[in-house]
This record gives sequence, structure tokens and C-alpha cells, in this order.
Amino acid sequence: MTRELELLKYGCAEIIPEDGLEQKLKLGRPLIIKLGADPTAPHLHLGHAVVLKKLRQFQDMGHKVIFVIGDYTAMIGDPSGRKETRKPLSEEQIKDSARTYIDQVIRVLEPQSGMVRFNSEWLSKLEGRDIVKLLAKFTVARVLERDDFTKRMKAEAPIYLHELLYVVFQAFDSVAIKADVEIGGTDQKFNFLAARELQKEMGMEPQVMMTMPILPGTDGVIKMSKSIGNTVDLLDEPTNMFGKLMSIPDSLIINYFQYAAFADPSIIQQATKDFEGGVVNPRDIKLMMAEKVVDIWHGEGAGKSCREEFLRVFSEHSLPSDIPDVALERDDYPIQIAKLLTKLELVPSTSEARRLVQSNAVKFDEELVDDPTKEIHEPKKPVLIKVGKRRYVRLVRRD
RNA sequence: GGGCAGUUAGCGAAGCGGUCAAACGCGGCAGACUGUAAAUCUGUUGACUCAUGUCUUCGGAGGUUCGAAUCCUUCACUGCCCA
Repeated sequence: MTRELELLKYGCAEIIPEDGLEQKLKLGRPLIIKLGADPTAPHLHLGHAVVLKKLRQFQDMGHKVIFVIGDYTAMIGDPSGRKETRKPLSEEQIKDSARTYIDQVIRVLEPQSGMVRFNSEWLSKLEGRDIVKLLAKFTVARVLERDDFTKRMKAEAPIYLHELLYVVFQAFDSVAIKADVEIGGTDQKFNFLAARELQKEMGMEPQVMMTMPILPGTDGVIKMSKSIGNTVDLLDEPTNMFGKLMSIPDSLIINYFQYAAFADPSIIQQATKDFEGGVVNPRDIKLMMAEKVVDIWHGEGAGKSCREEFLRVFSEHSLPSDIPDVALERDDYPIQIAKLLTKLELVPSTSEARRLVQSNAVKFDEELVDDPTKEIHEPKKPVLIKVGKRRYVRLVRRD
């Protein structure tokens, strides 16, 4: 029991109440662990994985995870960390993303019966009077207290009434599924606390809440988020995943060791020592981290080949091994270089292509291209086209 | 219901009749340097055009003017104050 407790607590940012988890475990029955999810982001990333891994630990100890998909609350959107109102989603979008969501979640979680629930199941049944009763349990001051709203008010940005309801509905989810424990990022603290209060109000034993640290994105500044585009996705191709991991700032390496690579404490300690000691090149520590992460999502050994490929391409400046072949129709030739790049979807527009050529970013067979308007004919031999540091394509003859 | 302020490119923010595809900062992209790190320096950052240049863009619509992001009318949205 003590070891289980220790394991479960490991890596958590905060557990409220402090001894709550221990009490719950003492009940000796499978606990209901809640994970709420907006069906808005069909691409799960390493930030989500932090929480999913923790859930998996619970599963492995015989507890029951319930994944609450907020199809109903998606009409509102979680205001957490938002500086503006979310746009409501269509029913179809919700269904689609829910499906993709599940597909990805089972890469970490063991599928269990009744694991996935949609909150429209109970929320859509609430009638006006039920909602009024629910709302009567919260005060305006309490709800407005949340940081995100304070900030918006300061910025004189709008806050709509329906956004205030989010926290209430979300809390009701916990009541509906009788959650014992709820897990999520630290940014969910406010929501989780409200759930505890509502459960108490409704004569239920309040859930224990466990918050996990928010994984910063590859830019190292803001949390990993799809809308910012700084994510490493669970479904990323191995090479791509490896590359993204190598581009994180040094200051994040240790963080990623723990929350992306889920390394053992002893390894993390060693890495920290190496990093702070300055004896080892931080890049090498990063390589190790990236290798571990790729192994997790693409199988043992995948990381190693990515590492080799990476070193080959970026240290030895050799070519990557998987350059795609492309061919144009005969009629497309002759074609100006700038237009060719656009056609091959290496750049978004001809103007952009022209700019890149002018700033020495385009090479054909390792030769700098300097005239974007130069016309080229269908190549007899394959031509290696390189744009910037990492966009490669091989132009071949159409058969 | 009344009064006032505001809506400009990914974001923040200037511009207040022509020299505005629109200052500046951030962010993005590329180059140099490097470890696909950080810092720094340089260039670039609406689209189309070989080019002169053309087209679309300053909340929406309409108008005044040779000419509007800039003036007028109207609509929409937001914030603040008063009730």
C-alpha cells in the first residue's frame, strides 16, 4: 500500500487534500478516476501524456478510469487559460474529435468497459429548474475569482454568462460519475475545487484532486498547445518527433526527462548532475531524452535509429534517408523555380518561394539557387531540392 | 435607457485626406554563428508578376472626394461610467 501510494504521488504537482489519496486507497475498492476532456483537440501530445500515464498507473493497480468527453460542455468551452471566448463547435466536429481522441488514448490506457462517457448523457437531461438549483450553489464572486476572468476584466475583454456555467457543469460531471479522484493539469485546479464543493453540497464524499505539471511546449515558453503549434504529438512520425524534441531549449531538458520520458528518478538525478556540472554537452543529454521519448511511442529501438539518423543528417551533414520522390506532369515543364517550389508544396506561395531563394535558402543538388525566375525542364536525373534546413524533396522524371 | 471610448496585418500598437501594403515591438521564416539549444548579428514577413506594375487588405455596408485606414451616414460588436 505504501509503495503504491508513493508511486501514485510521484510526479504530481499537488494533491488536495494532502492525505486524501491515502484515505481513498484505504477503502480497498476500485476507485473511480475521472479524466475530463474537451473534444476540441484531436491531436494528443506529450502534454496530455503526462496525465494519461498517471491514469495508467491507477489502472494497473486495479482502479477504474472514466474518461469524460465534454461533448455537452464543448458548447461552452473551458475558459481555463483563455484570454478570449471560445467558438462553439458543431455536433459533427465533436463526434469526429471524440473518436480520434479515443483512438489515441488507448495507446496509453487499457480499454475498460464503460471507460468512455459523454457528459451530454447527464447534462442534457438537466432541466431549467435543475440548472437553477445547481447555480444556486455557487456565488458570483467565487466564480469570477478565477484568474482567467480577472485577467480578461483587466484587459476589458468580454466574459459571457455561459462561460460562467462551465465550471458548474464540469463539477456536475464529477457528481454524475461519482468520481473518487480527478486528475488533470495544474490549470484545472479551480475547476476541480469546484467539483469537490459541489459533491460535498450534494452529500457525497468529495473527490481527491491530483494535478500534474503542465509540460511546456517546444518553444519553452508557453504550455504545449495545439493552437500555438508547439506540440510534440503522440502520432508524430519518429524522426519528426525526435527532431522536435531536439529543438527544445536546454532549460527544459530535465523537465522533459521526467514528464515526457518518464525516466526513473536515478536517471533524472544523473542527468541533472551532468547538466549542471557542465561537463557533458547538454546536447548529448538531450539526445538521450529524445531517444527515450521516441522509444515510448514507437517501440524499443525506434529512438536509437532516430538518433543515428539525426546525427547523420545534422552533425555529419549527410542526407536524410527518407527523402520523398516527387514528379510533375510533363505539361508543367518548363517551370520557374519559384513556381516549382510552390507546386511541390515546399512553400505556401510563390512570393514566399522567391523570398527564400533570395535569402540563400534553396539548393538544387547542393548548389545554391539564386534566380527564382529561372526556368527548368523535366530532369533527366533526379534533382535533390533542399529548402531551409529540413525540407528535402527529390524531383524525378515522370514514368 | 443615457453618456463616453473603442474595433488596424498572427498578437500588441502607431497612423487620423495623397509620400500607406500601412511606423514600431513581439512572434514567424531564412542566412551567419552553433549543439535543429540559448544569446547575438543580418535579411525578410498580403497575393500575383521576369519586370514596370496590378489586385485584395485597416469591423460590415453605403457615401463625399481626382484620391479615404484617415471625412460623413448607417449597421454590427466590445469596454467604461450613469440609471
